[in-house]
Amino acid sequence: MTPFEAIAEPSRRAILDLLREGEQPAGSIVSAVGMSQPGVSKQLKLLREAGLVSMRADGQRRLYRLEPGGLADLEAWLLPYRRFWARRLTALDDHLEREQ
Amino acid sequence: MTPFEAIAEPSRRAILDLLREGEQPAGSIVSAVGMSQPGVSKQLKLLREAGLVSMRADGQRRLYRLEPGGLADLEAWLLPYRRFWARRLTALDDHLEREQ
DNA sequence: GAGTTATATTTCTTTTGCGCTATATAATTG
DNA sequence: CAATTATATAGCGCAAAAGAAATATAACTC
Repeated sequence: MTPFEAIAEPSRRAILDLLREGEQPAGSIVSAVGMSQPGVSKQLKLLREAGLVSMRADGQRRLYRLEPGGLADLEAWLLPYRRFWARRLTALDDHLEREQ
Repeated sequence: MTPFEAIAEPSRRAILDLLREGEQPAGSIVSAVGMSQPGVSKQLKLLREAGLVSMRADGQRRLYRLEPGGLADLEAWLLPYRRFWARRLTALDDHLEREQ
């Protein structure tokens, strides 16, 4: 699963948002998002496959956290769009200036 | 369809990437991405519903272009993650400095 | 107005993905 | 070691989405 597909699903975005607060055991995530335990477990697996989160074992618990750089591909894809819009705004500014 | 879902599909990202070169008639998009004409038409409709592109008629042709700000929601969602990682890097820097 | 071009819509089949329940695994406690 | 807790996996039903073919619509040309 690509990061693009991973963030398409609201429940996965909710999990990621939650993990911004810091590392959390799977159980806390289940409590936070209103979803069944197996459902959360499945989404966590997909998020791991997408490289957006990582896991470590702590006894019987599994601690999940955001993977730094997991959204790098997404950021990289977005970059030229930011440039595109910046150019458009510049062009608009120029246009408005010429009209004055 | 949300922008998050819209960019999940590779063919739709290809269309968006293509439109960064400027406004294009539907036919050019069909030629560029290797997909059937109805398929492209369907994806263009979804991209419009997501607010990522807009269309104007020019005779019998339909000209599509990127909608500025269409990815704003996505950018807004990403913002706190950039802050999150910036903090992490700062914390790492601090740590390394203390070790010196 | 008949034929042609450009695009959209409909319809169908197939695949994918979500969320659930039930079950398995693995660590912990008594 | 039996019972409990934490998490993962398997299997299922269903809804959504993708891709293709066929058809419709609308504009243009002669």
